Parts: sequence; C-alpha cells; structure tokens
Amino acid sequence: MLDKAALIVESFRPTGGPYRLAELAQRTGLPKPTVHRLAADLVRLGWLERTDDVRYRLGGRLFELGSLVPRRRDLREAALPFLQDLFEATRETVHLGVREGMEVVYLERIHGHDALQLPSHIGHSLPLSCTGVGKALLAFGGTELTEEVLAGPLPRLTPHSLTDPARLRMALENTQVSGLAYEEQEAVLGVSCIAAPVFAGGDAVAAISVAVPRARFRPAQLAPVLRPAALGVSLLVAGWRRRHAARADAGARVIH
Amino acid sequence: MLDKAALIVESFRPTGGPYRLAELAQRTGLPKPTVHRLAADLVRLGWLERTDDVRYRLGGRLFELGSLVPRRRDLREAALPFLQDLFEATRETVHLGVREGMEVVYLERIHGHDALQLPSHIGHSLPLSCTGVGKALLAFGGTELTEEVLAGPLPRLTPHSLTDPARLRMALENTQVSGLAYEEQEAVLGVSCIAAPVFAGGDAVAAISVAVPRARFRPAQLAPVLRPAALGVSLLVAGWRRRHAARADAGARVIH
DNA sequence: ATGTTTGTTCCGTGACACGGAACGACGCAG
DNA sequence: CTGCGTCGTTCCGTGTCACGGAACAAACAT
Repeated sequence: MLDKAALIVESFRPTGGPYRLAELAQRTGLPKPTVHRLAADLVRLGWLERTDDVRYRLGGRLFELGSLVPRRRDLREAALPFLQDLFEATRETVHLGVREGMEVVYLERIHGHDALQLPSHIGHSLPLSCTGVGKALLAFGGTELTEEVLAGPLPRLTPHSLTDPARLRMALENTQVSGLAYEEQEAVLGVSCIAAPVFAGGDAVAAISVAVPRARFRPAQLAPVLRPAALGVSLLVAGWRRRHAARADAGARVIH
Repeated sequence: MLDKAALIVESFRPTGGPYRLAELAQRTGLPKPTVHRLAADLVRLGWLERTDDVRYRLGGRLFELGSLVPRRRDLREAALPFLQDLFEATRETVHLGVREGMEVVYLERIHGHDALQLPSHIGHSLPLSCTGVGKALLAFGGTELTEEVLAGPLPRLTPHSLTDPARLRMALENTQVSGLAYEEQEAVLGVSCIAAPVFAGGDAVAAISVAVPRARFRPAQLAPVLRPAALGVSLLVAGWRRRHAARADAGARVIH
C-alpha cells in the first residue's frame, strides 16, 4: 500500500502539474477507487493538493520535506555563494548538480531576467552524457562508471548529443586533463555549456556549470571564473568531510 | 499505515538529520518493529536513506519530488531574477517566503560568503509575527487573519519579539501604509530585516525581505531597491494569473 | 560477569486495504 | 429530449497484509 501511494506521487514526475483522477489512474495503472482513496489520504497528509476541486497536484508539505534532505541542503548551502559569484561575473545561467545513478540531478539553477528555456530544472534528472555537469561528474566518477555508461546505449536529446562511445571517451579524457567539461547543443539546441567538478576526497561529488546561448559562448572568458568557483566549493566541502568524520568518530564513542 | 509512514517522515523535521531506529521509535511513538518495517519500505522507495548503515535520514527522492511542487516552483522561478538583483544591489541575505497557515515558509534564501546564521532555511517555518516576511504577509493577508493572529498568544523567539498585540497591530498598520515591513532582532539577536509584499489580485501571495546585521542596517538604502523588486515579481505573477485563468476557462470548455 | 539497549526476525491475529459493481452528475451527439 | 460515454464518488464483502508483542543475538556500559 505504501508502494501504491508512492506510485501515485511519483506519477507526477516530471511536471508536478495538476492531473485529474482518471489521468492518475491511467498513469499509475491502479484501479480508480484505489487512486481515489489513496489520493484523499495523501491530500489529508498535505503531500497532494486539490486545485479547482477536481485535479490533484503535489502538495506544499512535500516541498518542505524535500528542502530538508541533508545531503542536498548542505551542498547547496555551501555552493551558493560561489554560484552567486559566478553569476555576477558571467550573468549567465549557473547550475549545481550531483550524480544519481546514471543521471545528473540539479540542485540549484540561478539566472537573470533573460532566463534560457532549459530542461535543467531543480530536481530534474538528465542523462550524464548530454550535459556539462554530467560529463564533469562522469570524467571524475571512476573508471567502472565510465565503462558502464560507455557500454550502454547513449541517449540523444538533440542531433548534437554524443552517441558515439569513442567520441564521448575522448571528451572525457580531455576533461580529465583540463578539469573542464564542455557541452555544445547536446541537451538543447542553441545552448552551450562549460562545467567543472567539485571534489571531495579524490572523487567528484558535484559539478558546477555555466550555460550560455551558443552565439555568445566564450569558454576563454568563462573558465577563469568557473574554475576557482568549483575549487572554492571543493575546499569548503573537504573541510566538512574532515569535521564530519571527526564528529562521526566522536559520536560513535559518545553514544552508549 | 500511510499515516504511520508519514509520521515517520515528518518526524525528521526540522533538522532532517540522521536518526537511529530507537530515536525514530521514540519521536513517532510507534513500536520499534513497526518503525523498522516501515523505514525499510521507505528506504526501498528512496524516501529515506541509511547513513553509516545504522541511521536514517531523508532521502534524495524526496528532494526531487519536493522541487516539483508547482506553486512553489513557479513562484520561485519568477522571483529569482529579482532576488538576484536585490542581492547584487545590497550584498545581504535575501529571502522569499509565503504564508502557510499561521506561519511563513521560506521558498528561497540567497546569500554571499558571509552568510548570517539564521533560522530561516528553505522549507522551514517561522511564526508570522516574528519575521519581516511574515509581517508583510500578515499586513496584507486580510483582517480576519490579522485578528486571528492578534487574538492568539504571540510567540517569542528573542526578547525583542513583539508579544504585545497592540504594538503588533500598530506595526501592521504602518506596513499597510508604507508597503514595507520591518523586523528588528525579533527572530535572531543582532539581525534586522526589511520586507515587502508580492501582490496578485489584491492580496499578498508572497513577500521578499533583506536581512542585515543590525550594525549596518540602513532601511533608507534598502527600501528603494526592495520595493521595485517586489513590484516586479507582483507584475510577473499577475501576468500568470490572467493567463492561468484564461487557460483554466479554456480547459473547462475543452475537456469533455 | 551482568545488565541494558541496540537492531532484527518471527508469526498468529485481526483490522483494514482492496477493487468490482453500482450510482448520480455532467457534457455531448444525434 | 434521449441515449451514450466518462467523469468522480460511494458502498461493501472478501481476503490480505499490516501489526506489534515476544524472543533473539550483538554491542556496549557498568
């Protein structure tokens, strides 16, 4: 029954937008009365809301709980000042993302009034191989991960997406040398992207990127600002790790 | 059973931090085996995670779902560019918040490297009467809401929190005239705050604030930047409302 | 060595989740 | 106006699976 409830909630991905009861039944494959009963319970709990008294959408309680998720909250908090610096220096769309399985999940995206129309919303997932953040994470995510991605079929979001394993491998090797990952119209036509990994103890735990309309994409001007930003976050996160490890040890000794 | 699962998840508020099985059992008041079984299910669903293989914390899936909540996501997206402007102009901590019952919930908080130690994390709730954002929402939230808050006991976060209904009422009336709400060390000692409401169709749907260390709090310099920011968001949101209403009408006609 | 608390497994019992069937309301085509 | 389809909602008998007390081994403190 928890599974059914979760199925209903998850069926709101990726739009979160309002759905009618019949739509939910179809999306989840559950019988209509079951959806009706469970949805009513979820509304009572605040996990869902009713809009015009006919349709359901994700509820505010879910937002509050999601904001508390420790790993995500701490990383975002630490990175935010650097993302601000980056945005002020470039005035372009700035991303922070982490790896989740074979995909990248965006933790933060800041932009000005001329926001690009991008699929990289906060909380959304995109294939590792099609995004700057994803490539940065992939290049420094260990060989076994790289091989797994290169083995599987490479997804295609645009005609420019890298679907040839050999070319992707070459791009990753370049990234491993330069510490920077590039993406050119591989996720959205007309938008290019440069990204840098955030390290913590040898492996990349996140990545920062700047997305720019292809016409005014000038890597030589972005790299000198992006690199220190990623480095700054890395140093901050490394500081945590040490403190956290010490605290964990202390805790283990203190408890009981 | 959904209720029990929700009880477990909600018991992570407000820290989200890792808890042991016994702690969860105590926090929720549920028997240990029940928590054990449900927590295992929740981990399987990705709503909870296990840390050092002993403790539980809120899971990444929850973050992703929470980010999709439409009302919150749209408002944040619309306000973000203005929050950026505000931050660049003031270089102080900027908030975006909405009302949820008798409390304010923060949707966004951006800051630089010298982040203030504030209780206003994203997703957190604070009493309306103790925060700048809350006062702005309260002043333009309708008389029945005002009376309800003034009637109940006013919470006290610091010695400066307004607990006298008469003084709070006066502050709200000032805000209704000036369009600006002030808060001085009422939530955190040493921090003052100025806020402005975001309107949509006559009533305040959100509020923007700037929090500043008391020593360098200069309202006369903040107000001229804050006011147009709040106004800008208001105009954008008003645009939605019209479009959304039109779309809802169209939808009502189209569907069936 | 003893006591306490931890996380975990087992399992008989009973509550309650389940979903097919039926209902009234609504919009539409004929 | 009448039939038809689909909507959201309610009912209720059936069967399942959630429930949690009891018992367990392991870790730690005294």
